[in-house]
Amino acid sequence: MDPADDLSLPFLLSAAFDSLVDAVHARLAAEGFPGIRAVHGFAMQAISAGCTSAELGQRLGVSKQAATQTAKALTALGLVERTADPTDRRAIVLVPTDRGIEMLERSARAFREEIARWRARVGEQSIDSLLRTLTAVTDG
Amino acid sequence: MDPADDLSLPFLLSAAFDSLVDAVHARLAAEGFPGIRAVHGFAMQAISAGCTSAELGQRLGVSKQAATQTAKALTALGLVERTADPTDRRAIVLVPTDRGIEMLERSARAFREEIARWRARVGEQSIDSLLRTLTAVTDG
DNA sequence: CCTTGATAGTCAATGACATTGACCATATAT
DNA sequence: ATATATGGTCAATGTCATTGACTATCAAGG
Repeated sequence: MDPADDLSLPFLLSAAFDSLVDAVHARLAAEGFPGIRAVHGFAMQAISAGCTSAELGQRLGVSKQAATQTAKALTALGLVERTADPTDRRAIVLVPTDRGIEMLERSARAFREEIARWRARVGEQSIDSLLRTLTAVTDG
Repeated sequence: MDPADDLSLPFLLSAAFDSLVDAVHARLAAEGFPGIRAVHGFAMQAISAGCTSAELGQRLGVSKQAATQTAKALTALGLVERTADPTDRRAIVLVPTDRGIEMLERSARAFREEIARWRARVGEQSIDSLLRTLTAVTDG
C-alpha cells in the first residue's frame, strides 16, 4: 500500500494516538504512576477543575454509569476524591487529590516532551499544520 | 484551552479517528452491512489476501487468541471463511467471502469519499501534509 | 402545599474486546 | 528420533462500555 494512500489514514491516526499515549504511560509508570490507562488521562483532564459524574460522562461522550466506573478507578488509584456539593445534596463532586494534580502535571509534561520529539523529527511546521488540520476537521 | 495547544493532540487524533470511522460505519450499515466495528474493518483489510489467525494477530498487534475471536465474529457476519491450508495441516486460512469482498470495496469507497470531504473542507495540501506527517511520526 | 418531571447517583446484567495460561496437533531442524 | 517452534483451541479473567430499573433530591406550576 502506498504509504500516503488515503486509505491508510485511519490506521495512521490510530497508530499515532497509540504511539503518543503508550510513550506517556510508560513514562508515568516509571515516575510512580503505574496502571494509568488512556481513558484515565482524558478523565483526569476533564475532572481537573472538579465536576460530577454526569458532567464527566458528557465531557467524555459516555454514559454517566461509565463515567462513574472510571471515577471509581481513579479514586482507587488515589487520584480523585469524592466531595459533597453544598448546593445540591444529590450531587457528588469529583476533585483531583494532590497526587492527582501531580499526575496531571507529569502527564502534561510527558505529552509536551513527546510531541517536542515529534517536532524535532518531522519539523515544527508539520506538527503545527497537523494540529490546525485536525482541529478544522473535527470541529464539525 | 488553545485549540492548537500541543496537549490537545491526543484528543484531536482520537476525535478525528472516531469521526472518520463512525461516518464509514454509518454508511456501511445503511448499505446492508450493519454491526461492523472498528476492529472488523482493520481485520478485513489485514485478511484481504488471506492469512491465518496467528498472522492476523501479528498484523493487528494483538494475541492470536484475540485474532481468533475477531475472525469468529467476521465468520458469523458472513464476511470470512475458514479454509484448509494444503501445505500445513495445522493451519486454517481465513479468506474473505464474496460478501466480505463487497464489504471491503464499499468500506474503501466510503473512507475515500469521507476523506475527500475533508479535503474539500480544509484543502488538499493540508490532508497531504497530514498523511506525510503521520507516516513519518509512526514509522519509528 | 403538593404533584410532576427532570436530574444525580446506584445496582445489576450484559456485551465487545482484549489478556494470560494451559493444552494438543503438526512442522521443522539437528 | 528427539527437541523446539508454531498453529489452534479452551477457559478464566480484566477493562471499558452499554441498557434498564431503581432511589433521592431538586425545581416548577397548579
